[in-house]
Amino acid sequence: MSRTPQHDTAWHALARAYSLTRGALETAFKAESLPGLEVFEALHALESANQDLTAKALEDVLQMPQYGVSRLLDRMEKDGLIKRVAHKSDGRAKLVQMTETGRTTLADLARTRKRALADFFGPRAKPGQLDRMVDLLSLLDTAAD
Amino acid sequence: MSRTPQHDTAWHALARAYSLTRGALETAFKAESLPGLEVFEALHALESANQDLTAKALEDVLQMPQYGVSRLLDRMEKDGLIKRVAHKSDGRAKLVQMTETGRTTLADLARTRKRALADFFGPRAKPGQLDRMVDLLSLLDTAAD
DNA sequence: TGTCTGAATATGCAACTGCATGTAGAATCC
DNA sequence: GGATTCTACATGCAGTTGCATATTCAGACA
Repeated sequence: MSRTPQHDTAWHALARAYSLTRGALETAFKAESLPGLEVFEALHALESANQDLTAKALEDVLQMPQYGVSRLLDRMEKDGLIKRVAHKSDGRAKLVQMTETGRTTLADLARTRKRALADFFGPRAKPGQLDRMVDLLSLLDTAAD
Repeated sequence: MSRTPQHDTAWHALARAYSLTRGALETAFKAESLPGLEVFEALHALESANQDLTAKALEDVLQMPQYGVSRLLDRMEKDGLIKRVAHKSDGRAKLVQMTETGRTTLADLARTRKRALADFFGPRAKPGQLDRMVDLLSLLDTAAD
């Protein structure tokens, strides 16, 4: 009855692909009793930065709402993955510091994640296809030039 | 430091593209004080079926957990979009029936959604690129043949 | 310095989700 | 046809999210 093929199909394909991939990741984490994707992203951001970050900086990197970061850090702190320490020159800010537990957990998460992605993508798409997919998906990143 | 380009990049591109597109849709719905994506999917499934569906059938179509459907229907019923009526031959099942309000809301949602998708995809990708993207994303649907 | 605007973070509350379990009716099997 | 098992759906509870607002400090400025 309705006439909306193109964009409709694209959205459905995108949503389904995302759901399947994310599902594969979360399932893999859960199978090893590890924290979820968000915790990985946060720990990974901290490691990549090679320095302690403020919550605001994490907010920018993770593209997550302010209160989302605040509460994610609450949980991570409770689980001993990070510590919040005072910022030297700015009394409002807190620096997020990865703990030793955080480091080992990140290592576990990274390993599991890498394997899960390989298990998922490997049998389904060839490298060239993935490259092309990334190119096309990246078109959506910004408005037309 | 780490060596994981391929799959890692693919996952990031996928997650970002999904997030942007979904954001565009939800923003458009919100701007018109309409219900969210899930409600659209449910109403759309009911319309497409051309008949009342059981919650179980919706569960299959929407690929959503059983309790998710149950509660989605709670809200939709409270908002007058659907009614749950007894199933004639199966005392356990309930048939989900779209109301008049449901129909008009679906029309609003469909229109807004179509426009939002056009506004989003239109300036960013050409039809051929979307087609190719769909093909590639569809590779992830099932394991290798 | 006192005041005012803005930035960084936290939090109360309502809504939503996942997980496990409950309830009621159907189906099967003897 | 009565007990057992299965299926459809609902729900209590704990954890999570969105939204709005509060809190604390920085910076600018009169």
